[in-house]
Amino acid sequence: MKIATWNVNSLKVRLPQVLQWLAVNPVDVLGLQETKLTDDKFPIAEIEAAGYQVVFSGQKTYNGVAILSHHPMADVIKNNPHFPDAQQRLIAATIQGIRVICAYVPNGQAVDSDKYRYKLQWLEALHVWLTEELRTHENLVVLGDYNIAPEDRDVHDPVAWQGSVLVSDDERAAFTKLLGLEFKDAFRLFEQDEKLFSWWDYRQMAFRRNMGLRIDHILLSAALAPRCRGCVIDKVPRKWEQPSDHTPVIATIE
DNA sequence: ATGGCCTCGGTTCGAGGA
Repeated sequence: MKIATWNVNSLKVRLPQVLQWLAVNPVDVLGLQETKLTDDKFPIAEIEAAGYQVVFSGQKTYNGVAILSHHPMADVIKNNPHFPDAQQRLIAATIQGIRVICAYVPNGQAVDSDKYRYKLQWLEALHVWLTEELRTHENLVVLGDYNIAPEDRDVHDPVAWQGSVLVSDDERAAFTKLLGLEFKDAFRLFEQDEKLFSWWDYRQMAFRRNMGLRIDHILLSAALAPRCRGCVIDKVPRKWEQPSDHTPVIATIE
């Protein structure tokens, strides 16, 4: 079973690329973030025509998440029951005995901003919810755009980024606290080349210069991690015309 | 270098992203 995550930065703009990518990479499950569509505008027909079922939770202009699946989805939940939130950043579904949570973690904008405090509160509430979900779902995948580069090796220039949003100590501590629930970062279960990233700024020719961050992650619960056979970042869509600034991450589960 | 780019809403620019 292949499970992937991709922040598409507007599904309206990126739908052709999502369909193109799925045609070449027919993963079983694909979590999308930043769909930026209200639910009435979601392209259900196009996605179903590609052979996928889909559930989604969106809003105007910002945020928005979706799960595409080759298999039936059950027990769909939108948002964190422990964190009332006008922003649509979470959707969960059970697929083939695996609970999948698709998350778009807040960006945080700048350390010491209100958005940064919201990000930390949001992550704390996520920890509470995941603790609860693990009691009923031993096989749990939490995938998405975490907006956190967990370690310096996930940052193209750790000195330049030191202390800033996406890499700050408090954000990394929140990520580590999630791992404390015995989640494994699927990417780090395997030997990887250096300087592999999932996001590159649109500016400064950052992609061409590989000035990126690894901020999109697939976390696997303790029961699921031993079943993971690989985790890769697919840079190909980032090279396409009018790309998302993020590129897909794919985990293979036996 | 007080930035550069992209998307959206909606209007000719600001907000937000990361």
